Amino acid sequence: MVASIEDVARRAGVSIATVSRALRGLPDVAAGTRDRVLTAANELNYVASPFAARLASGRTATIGLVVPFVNRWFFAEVIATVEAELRQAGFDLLLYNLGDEDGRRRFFDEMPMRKRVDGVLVASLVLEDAEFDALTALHRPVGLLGIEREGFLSAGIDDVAAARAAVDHLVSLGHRRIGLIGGDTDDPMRFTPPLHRRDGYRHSLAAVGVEPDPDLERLGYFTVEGGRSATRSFLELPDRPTAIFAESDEMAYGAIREIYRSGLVPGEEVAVMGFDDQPFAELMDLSTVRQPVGVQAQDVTTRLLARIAGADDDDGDPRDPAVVLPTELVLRASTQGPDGASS
Amino acid sequence: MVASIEDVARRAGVSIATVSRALRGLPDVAAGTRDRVLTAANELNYVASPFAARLASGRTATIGLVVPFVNRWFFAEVIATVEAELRQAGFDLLLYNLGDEDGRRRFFDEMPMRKRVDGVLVASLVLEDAEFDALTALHRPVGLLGIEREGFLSAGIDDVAAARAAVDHLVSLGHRRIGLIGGDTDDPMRFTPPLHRRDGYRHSLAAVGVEPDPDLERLGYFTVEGGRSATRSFLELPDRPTAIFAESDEMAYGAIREIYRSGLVPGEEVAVMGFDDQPFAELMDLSTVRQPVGVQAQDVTTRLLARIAGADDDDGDPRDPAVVLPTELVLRASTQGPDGASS
DNA sequence: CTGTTAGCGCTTTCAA
DNA sequence: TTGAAAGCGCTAACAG
Repeated sequence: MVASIEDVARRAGVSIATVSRALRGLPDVAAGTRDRVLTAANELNYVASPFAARLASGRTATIGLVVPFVNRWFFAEVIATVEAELRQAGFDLLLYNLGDEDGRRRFFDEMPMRKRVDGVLVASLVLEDAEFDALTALHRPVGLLGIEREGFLSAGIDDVAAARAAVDHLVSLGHRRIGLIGGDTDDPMRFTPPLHRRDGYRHSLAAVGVEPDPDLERLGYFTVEGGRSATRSFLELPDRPTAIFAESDEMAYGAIREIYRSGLVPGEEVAVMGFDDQPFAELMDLSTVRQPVGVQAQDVTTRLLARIAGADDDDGDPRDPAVVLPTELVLRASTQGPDGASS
Repeated sequence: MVASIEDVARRAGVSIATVSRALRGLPDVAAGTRDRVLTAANELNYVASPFAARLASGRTATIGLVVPFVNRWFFAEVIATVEAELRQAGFDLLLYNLGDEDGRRRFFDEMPMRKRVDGVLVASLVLEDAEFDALTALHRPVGLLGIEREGFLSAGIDDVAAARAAVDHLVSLGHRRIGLIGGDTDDPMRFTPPLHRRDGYRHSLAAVGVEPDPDLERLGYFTVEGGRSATRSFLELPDRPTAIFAESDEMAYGAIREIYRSGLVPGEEVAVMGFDDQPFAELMDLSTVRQPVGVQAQDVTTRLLARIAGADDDDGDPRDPAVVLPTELVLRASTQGPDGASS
């Protein structure tokens, strides 16, 4: 029913080997022959069966992308970018969404991408050694996003420095009591960011001689609601913070809402700084740290593909640089006081 | 290096056919034999090569999911749900993100999923006949999300009725001048919802004898910013609307912000109704129409898989019902006036 | 219940 | 520059 390579060969009057060569653009095919093959293929509306090709060649032209969530801004952005990059290179994207701790365990147990990808991309998970081992056992190049590890390709930002710059800005505004809304560093999904961003926050305060105050460090679980309740507890403090640094924009939105709800004005009575610069940040007049998600994703993807195209000695190459991309402080009304008038 | 079916056969002391049967759980394998095979496979850490299996069997155990965007709530939700459902069934998910009109054209031109999926899921695109034809030419079952078409599996909501119910509520509150913020019905990505939701809006008004007023129907392009500027233009009207119905929550967020910005209070001076009930809606105290995205996605996925597992006469079956799932009006402060006190 | 034997539709030597 | 032929690692009759 649907054309196979033999049909094309017959129609073009050549052997199937020649069809294969011509269609894949290999050298050593006479121009005329190639044209005839291409024409025949076109007329028959032929495309090679990827599975037959994969079986015969060992190359899958497929990348597995592992994310902990798909419905969060960062990861959605990553997926979109990687997909576009792969499509362009003629690669397929097999998506693996961990979802929860259970899904994560199943994933690393079964390694469902065994024997079906040429390379792997893992986004923003703090992996355990056993999990890294599972990836290594794939014997395929692995790219990391937002994590670094010797022997793996990676791209990311300097979370510590970025957080530090953000908090430094609050400090420069005169704030000294600065609340931190963070992710759970023991979170089952174990993101990388919480650890680093908290460090940046603490460094910044330490630099001006402020001791860490447990009352001022709350969990927000990277959700709006979490940001809200953390903020509520801050505002109930006898000596409430004058500024809040949230490790993600979403938590910052929650902070802003809660501040309004208490009859205060964000940026006026309480400054708020987020992290990410998601599209909503502008809507919320939120000062935040902009990180180039698309660039990070594109960067590892490109290098991963190059790696696959290149050597076949793919068991990890310590020379692969961990690319660190710059972030940028975006200042809006939430850290500007009266006239920046937010909401 | 990595075990093949022969290694397992040798170790278990059976033929490769028996290994194949045992591992796939086919009947007619003696319990003892099966155990030995399973053990051997385990010891060798064996998994079948999916490509060899696909080539031999013709089944790919893969579904192609086509979405216009990944970084919008609805689609992210769909992706996550479908992924989970497929994983559980042992299917792979090949993701195709159209991105823009160009990507869309390329996609339907090249049909990159030819010969690589057992079934297709298409989310919320108004497809042209030629595009439907391209899908049909795949000769695989196709499931639609948020669209209906004779001969295709589908699940969705009744957008007209849902929008109508939403606007009816505003009407019941006494509103007669109700602004509509809609999607572009000529949008290159051609969503289904804008057409239907606008109809629901118009029906509702017509039912109380209100003529459509072009000044009160604005495009919001399904973005926050679009909702904002549409609202701005409403508020500048000499006879401004007392309520706004946005065809998506995101546009409604923009409306709420813009209303605040003009010194008015949403729900008090201007009521706002959204559509979707995204997680942010609660944060924004937005009244909205809740639609069960996960349920819709799960529903088509399940039926698509059943269809694949069942008959091989897969060229479209007119008997497949288009499942319509219920929506629900969620009322919050944005339509409640003074005491529901929002923001 | 189990083994034998053809393929599945390509890619890739190797020869010509 | 091209063709013949041997697989790639499975599944699926068919026999027994």
